[in-house]
Amino acid sequence: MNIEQELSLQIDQAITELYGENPVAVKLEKTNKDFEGQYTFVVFPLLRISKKNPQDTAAEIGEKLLKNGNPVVAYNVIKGFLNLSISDRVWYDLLQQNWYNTTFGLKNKTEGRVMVEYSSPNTNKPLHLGHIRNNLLGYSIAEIMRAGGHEVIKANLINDRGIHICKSMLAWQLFGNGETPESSGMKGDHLVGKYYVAFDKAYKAEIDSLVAGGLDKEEAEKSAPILLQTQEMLRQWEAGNPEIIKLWETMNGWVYKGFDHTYKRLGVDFDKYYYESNTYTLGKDIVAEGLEKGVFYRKEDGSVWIDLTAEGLDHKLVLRKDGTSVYITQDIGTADEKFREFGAEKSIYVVGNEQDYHFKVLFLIMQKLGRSYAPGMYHLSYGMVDLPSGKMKSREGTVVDADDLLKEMHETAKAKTLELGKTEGMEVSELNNLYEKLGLAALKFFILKVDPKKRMLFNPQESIDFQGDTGPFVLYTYARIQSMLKQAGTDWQTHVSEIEWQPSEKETLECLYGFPEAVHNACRDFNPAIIAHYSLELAKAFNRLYNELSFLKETDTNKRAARLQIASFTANTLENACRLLGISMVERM
RNA sequence: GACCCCAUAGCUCAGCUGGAUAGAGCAACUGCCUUCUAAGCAGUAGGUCGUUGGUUCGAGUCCAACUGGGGUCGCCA
Repeated sequence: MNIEQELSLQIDQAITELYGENPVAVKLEKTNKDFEGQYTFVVFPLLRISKKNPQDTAAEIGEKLLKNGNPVVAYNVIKGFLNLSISDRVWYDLLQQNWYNTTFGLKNKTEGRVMVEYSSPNTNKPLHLGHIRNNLLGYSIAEIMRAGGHEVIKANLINDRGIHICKSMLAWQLFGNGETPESSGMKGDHLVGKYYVAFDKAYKAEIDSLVAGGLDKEEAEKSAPILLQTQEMLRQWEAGNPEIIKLWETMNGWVYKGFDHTYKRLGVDFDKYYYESNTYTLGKDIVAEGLEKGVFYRKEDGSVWIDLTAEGLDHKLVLRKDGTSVYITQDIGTADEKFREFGAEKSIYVVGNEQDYHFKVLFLIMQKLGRSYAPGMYHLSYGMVDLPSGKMKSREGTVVDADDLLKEMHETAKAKTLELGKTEGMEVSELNNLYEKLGLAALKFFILKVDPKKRMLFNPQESIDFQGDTGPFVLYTYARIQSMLKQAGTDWQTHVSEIEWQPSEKETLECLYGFPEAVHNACRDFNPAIIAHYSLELAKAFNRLYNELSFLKETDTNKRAARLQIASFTANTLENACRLLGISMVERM
């Protein structure tokens, strides 16, 4: 039982003894910084049954708790707020039990299987900053679910077919002169992306000349020859034209090689890949099943629909009149497929908020079809990353390219490190490793500290910070501890006797105590930002302690050992928190 | 037009699901390195929590309307 539970129980008993039946669940809060105590109980809701003023009510309860003696050692009352001070013993026990614990706050596998689908790129262009947000969120939420005791399967559903893929292919055929990643020295995904942009340019030029020839714009957009060519290419691709398929395989191969490189550098990975070229036929049999069950209905033209007006939504097409699938048909089929293969009780889709409606519909459909896993489906909907100029558009080349940004972060980290000049004697490979980790930490933290559902602004003119509430700040705190522990010998790794804590020590221990709860909340809300903010709080608390009290120079050996144990405990916990964010530590910086 | 998100310091963000005097970081200003890593610490200044009502002991938080920003309403994915 943790402290909150113990306190709640005691308060509940006190209320029952004083006033009879307690009608409301006890809710504890953390005491504000300006007041004495660690936990606060608000008594206003009790006034009706206590029939006394707030002060007296709070005092009566406080008195009862104090008499219990454990864990409350003092209380004070301000208006209707009962502030409780917890025994130093609690923090002492916490430290004794966990200063060496490298898995503090991480649960064992007890919670069932979860699938996290994220990344889901198109194979016609390289990854950009929007994809980075998706990948970092997906990876982090997978780690967080794992820390919450779940077994996690990471999946990537690759969008490798469709008209947009044909655009890159056609442009390459028309303008490419046989160019390959090898011949051009370009990364495969960038090469293919180049032709996606080239297509758009050619397409717009054709539209312009058609409009100049007297066609109206809408007409021109539909009848541009290059567009008709891509549509023909798609038909041939689907008909199995071996030449087209070969081209598709070749160009997709280039893209995958490029993606692998970027994924690796970002530090994300997957247990399972799905390809839309394989899954796009799935779901048709389920549509038939739904027709039989009366979940769907067929129109005269043969198309199949679902009526969601009772749920406040609209009618939605699930199968075209020619019997071919649409986007949601595939997702229906893939959901079943995933469950058949992995039996995950929860399935998290990390997809941008522009698809909120789509997933609302999808989950409703699976529910109406009676799928047991439907209640466990969750759309982790995140906001777009905007530039000061507005939305990023690959076609128009107004994107922050993922590879460019990663490179830039590395360079900035390098410049910053050299400026500070604290890395004397480090090998070149070691240094490069350090720059890379620092750059990634800055980038990942920058993105993950923001609530996923909020859209965020990225200004390429201003580089991402390395000071203040940042990844490097957390790494710095860790490196500082490591440096200290390296000089500390081993005699502190022993049993310390109970001591009276200084305020900054107590604050750090309190903060450490909160890590399991932070993990729990992050898990509950599917929100890595909770972990990011936690790690900042812990790092700040420790740095305050570091500046206020001595560690290595403390002459009282018992205090010295206790403090170094706090340092070790903090380092372990920072490392665990960072792991949940996909950030790896540095021993020196 | 309908529906869904968002709005807190000059900027970027917190605010633990209704509690005390709304908090951090950046930018600005002031201190602290002959002492365990100054990518740090302490401090000053900066706010009508978009607006107006409502709910109650209490509202940044819940409800309604409005304003502004974004998104979705394809037999595209």
